[in-house]
Amino acid sequence: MSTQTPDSPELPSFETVFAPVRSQTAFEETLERLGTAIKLGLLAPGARLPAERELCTRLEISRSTLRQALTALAQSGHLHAVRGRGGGTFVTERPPPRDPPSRAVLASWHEACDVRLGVELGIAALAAGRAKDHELAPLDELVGAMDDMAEDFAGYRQADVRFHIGLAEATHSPRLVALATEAQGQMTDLISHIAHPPEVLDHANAQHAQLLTRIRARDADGAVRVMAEHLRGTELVLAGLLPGARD
Amino acid sequence: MSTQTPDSPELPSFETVFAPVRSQTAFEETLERLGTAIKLGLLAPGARLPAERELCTRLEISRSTLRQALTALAQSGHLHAVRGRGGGTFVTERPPPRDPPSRAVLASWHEACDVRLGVELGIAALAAGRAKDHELAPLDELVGAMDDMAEDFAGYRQADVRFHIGLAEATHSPRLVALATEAQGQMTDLISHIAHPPEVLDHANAQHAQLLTRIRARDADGAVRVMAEHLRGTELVLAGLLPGARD
DNA sequence: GGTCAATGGTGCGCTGCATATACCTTCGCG
DNA sequence: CGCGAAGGTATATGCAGCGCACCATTGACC
Repeated sequence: MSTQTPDSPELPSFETVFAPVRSQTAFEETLERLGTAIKLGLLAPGARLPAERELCTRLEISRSTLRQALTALAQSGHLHAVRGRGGGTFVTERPPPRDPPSRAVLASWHEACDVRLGVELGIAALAAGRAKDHELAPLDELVGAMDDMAEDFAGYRQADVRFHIGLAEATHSPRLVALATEAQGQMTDLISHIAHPPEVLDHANAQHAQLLTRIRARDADGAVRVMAEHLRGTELVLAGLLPGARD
Repeated sequence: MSTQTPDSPELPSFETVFAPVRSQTAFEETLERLGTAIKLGLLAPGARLPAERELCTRLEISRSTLRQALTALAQSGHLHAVRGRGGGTFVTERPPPRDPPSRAVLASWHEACDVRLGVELGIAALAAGRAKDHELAPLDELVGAMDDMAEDFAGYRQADVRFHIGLAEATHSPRLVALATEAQGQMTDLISHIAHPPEVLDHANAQHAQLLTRIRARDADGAVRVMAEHLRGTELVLAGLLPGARD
């Protein structure tokens, strides 16, 4: 009786509650986790992964499942395995060319930006309250490094990712670190095929510096404001180059 | 070679990349989705759920899996089923007593607050830019209703939930709505067993009103600031009453 | 008052993911 | 030169999820 007649306009909350439930398999999640870690440079080229038998324990999955993911990443050229004692699974030195963003990613890029906004604003606010000096020092170095990389987008982007994830770590909230990592992964998918003029990168990096200043001053509101502006920058670039601008 | 020696202190990012992979089953996710929707009042007492055969289509799961969840919720007293034509599955009129927060929830309440902070800050910022008048009007009514409910925490809380979720809907970002719903669910688990003096609720509701004012003025920074303060209020209450304060 | 259709309730077999376990192959280090 | 650490392979088992067919109940409609 209280359900609407079929095809009637439904309360928006109903759409959310009754939206499709799709559970990722362990294989899929593992593949994505390792894949983005490599693409983001969290696992540097040449780095050696823990041994399979150890890794599957950490991930709390079976070795067979882990190997499915490793094999897939090896075939796509992101990993290569070396047998025998002293061997292991290594990240490829020269990363394979990135795929252009899939249709699905392009369709929902606005959503991805929205979530990232939330995550990063929360990180800015919390980091301002909780960051310790020794956690901020490495971020200074990254800002310095990015200053010299305005011509090298790949290098810049990698430092950028480390900066944002490092900031997330300064909140001491593992969940936020995970969300930030995921968000950065999606952003990288979107922006890695886009031209970034040095002026834009310099401006963005100036905001990184401002952000650190606000955080050191324990100025949460200021940090959030700078972060919001920082993200708006990226979003404007995307809005100009990708389809489906909302307003 | 670039892996650390065993048991050496590892880079924090490694902890995130190699954190356990645990995929929720479809049954678990369904149970949680429906359960929190009921507990949050998104599915009002007495409301009728869509027929099983339709619901399992929407959720994109099999009827067997759906029924596992429905059966569990029926046994816990949240739902009751009526057979025959014109029957269906209904939300219990008098909700069963809430369980006290589980140990796991209590252990990670700080994390939950952190994520909620991010989500809600993002919502505040985006709603200020995107909310339409007709989406804000119902929120005015909720604020008015909450004004009269400072003595009735259950009623107040339900309006509160609707307010925050309504705000999320004003961002037009389904993903944010889902995250907000999840966050509200976790908050409800935490605060429903806590005494809330009327003054606290009145103060919180005044912030709701301010929030709407800022949003109408398209003042994103202001909205974010009010929201941050609003959430800090809840967090302070929790910090005083729950174990494991961080700093 | 009888029929029928919409609803929840039940059972069964199939498929595929994930696990656990054991064993093989390679190859550097001592 | 052999031990041990690493990747590579094979197989059996469990179980979640699916799809389907069918039963039982009961109000609505003629």
